[in-house]
Amino acid sequence: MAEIQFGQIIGIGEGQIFKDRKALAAAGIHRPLQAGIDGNKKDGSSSIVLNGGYVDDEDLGNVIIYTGHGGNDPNTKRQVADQSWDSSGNRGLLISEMHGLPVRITRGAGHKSKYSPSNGYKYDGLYLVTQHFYEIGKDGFRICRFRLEKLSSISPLPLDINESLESYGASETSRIPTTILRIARDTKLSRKIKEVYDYTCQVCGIRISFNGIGYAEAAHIRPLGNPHNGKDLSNNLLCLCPNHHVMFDKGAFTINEDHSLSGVEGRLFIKPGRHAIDTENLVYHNKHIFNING
DNA sequence: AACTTCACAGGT
DNA sequence: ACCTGTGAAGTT
Repeated sequence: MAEIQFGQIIGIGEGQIFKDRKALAAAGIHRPLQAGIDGNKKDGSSSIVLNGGYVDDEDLGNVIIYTGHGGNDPNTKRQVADQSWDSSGNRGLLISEMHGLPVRITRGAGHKSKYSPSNGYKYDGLYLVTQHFYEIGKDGFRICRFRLEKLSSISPLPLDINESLESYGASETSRIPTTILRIARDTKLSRKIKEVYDYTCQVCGIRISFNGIGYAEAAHIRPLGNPHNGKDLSNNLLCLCPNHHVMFDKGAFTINEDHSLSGVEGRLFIKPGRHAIDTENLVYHNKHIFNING
């Protein structure tokens, strides 16, 4: 059993067509030959297929409302039982949502929408799981649902706001900015630092979770890129809750060399032996980012 | 080793 | 188009 692979598969481009599920699996896009979700309870889910298997699925292009596994009669394709968050694929999608992992999307010809191919299976790139919710489906049983949004469509620049809301399938105006803010790009390093702290904020100790799956953000102390040119190293990273991430980035508080805090109460928690911070990065934040006027 | 799964081919 | 049976790969 090959380890589950997240993100882009080298050599496979968006729009590429595969003859059948066997070809999809051989390409490394989606390993199971029947299951719609490729994932497990520990690492998350890395890929889904839309092929008309579940009556409640909605495909809006850049936004997909996907139905989890379970309770489905494969002959009638109708729901005959309640679904649960604990089946492997569903829990995997929750992990992908909470940890910001990308999910590959493939549309099959069996799924009738204007985005599906006329035959075979079409790989359509990377999406993020941005919401999960529970509702009663068309057949009267509770279903686990996931909202997925195409990664390239989550633009940091607001397009024409009136038009973009419609095309995103979003009705609440506050959604887009929050999504952009919260979804930090997942890298090996950011995942590692979050795992070291088990998704617990180093400033306030809060651990945001759903069904035990934690949510946290990896924050750079000295920002990356121009003009700060901080380094993407663990000695320049913190594991924070969203509030303290924003507060830190905006200079509402800072961390002193002795790890005491200015601007908020308390003291930075550091896991002994598992994480070390470069003091120079703290000095930089203190000097250039922290609001000296309080 | 059993179980689940948004396949697939072959029949009518 | 509908119903079968057979199936492989991954997870637990």
